[in-house]
Amino acid sequence: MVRAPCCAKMGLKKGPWTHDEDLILINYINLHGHPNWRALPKLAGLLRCGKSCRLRWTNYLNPDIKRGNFSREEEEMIIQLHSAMGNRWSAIAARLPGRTDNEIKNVWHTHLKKRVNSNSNSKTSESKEKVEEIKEQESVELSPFETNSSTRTSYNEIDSPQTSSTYNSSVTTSTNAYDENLCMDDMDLKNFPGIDDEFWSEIFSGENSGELPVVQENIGQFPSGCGYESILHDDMDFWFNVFTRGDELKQF
DNA sequence: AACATCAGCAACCGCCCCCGA
DNA sequence: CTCGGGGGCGGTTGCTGATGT
Repeated sequence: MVRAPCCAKMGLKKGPWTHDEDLILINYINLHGHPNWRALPKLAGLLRCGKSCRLRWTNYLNPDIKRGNFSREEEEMIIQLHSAMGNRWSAIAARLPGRTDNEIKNVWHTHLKKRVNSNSNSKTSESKEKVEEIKEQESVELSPFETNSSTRTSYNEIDSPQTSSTYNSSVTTSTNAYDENLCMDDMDLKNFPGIDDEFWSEIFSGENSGELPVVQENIGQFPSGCGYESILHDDMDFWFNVFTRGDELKQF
């Protein structure tokens, strides 16, 4: 069975995400969670495939993500985990709070692989011990019913609760909580520590004011409290219109 | 200053697994 | 039990900025 690529639909945008798209995605997920990634872009008014949205969220927009350079400790951790687990990036990411599998994969290929290769001959007994320790932990964590070929999912379920996927699932499962309880306190920018201040300042500064009229006009109302939700619904209407009009245009 | 090369990283692609109908 | 949809994972690509010539 061969499934068509998720972006095979004509008219879906590919490539780098814009600030506007990021904002739409963040707004939508904060309001509704992401119970269904495939349906999300259409509901949110994005001309993207669901997969692309999921990737953008988990690798970049998720507030749990710690951005910036990897510390020496983190790098050492990755090296040790990699020697114990191999290329199981999601499993490695699960042990590094705030880091995504994609990010770790990139760091590995760009920095750490070379370093490990150059140090491969001079591996200390200490580091070997740590690798063995991790391997041991692995075998303990895996349930007795699971073999070494256990699925990725089962591994991740056992793994650290601090992962970004945990956040994702909490958003997904607590959609109602978001809908019912969302107010400015929840939407405080402090809840997005992982995203650069620059990112927010660019969005909120009015730099895109011409492109995002509705959003920009209402930004100033955020501190007033729970009016935010209705504002965002208005935004959704706006973008939904954009999207549906886009559909109309495609017919020509 | 202009061009070439390299490095870093965001994003895409295709495959696999899980789960519900 | 089977099938298909959805989500997740790892590998790879390609763009962009930095550095070297």
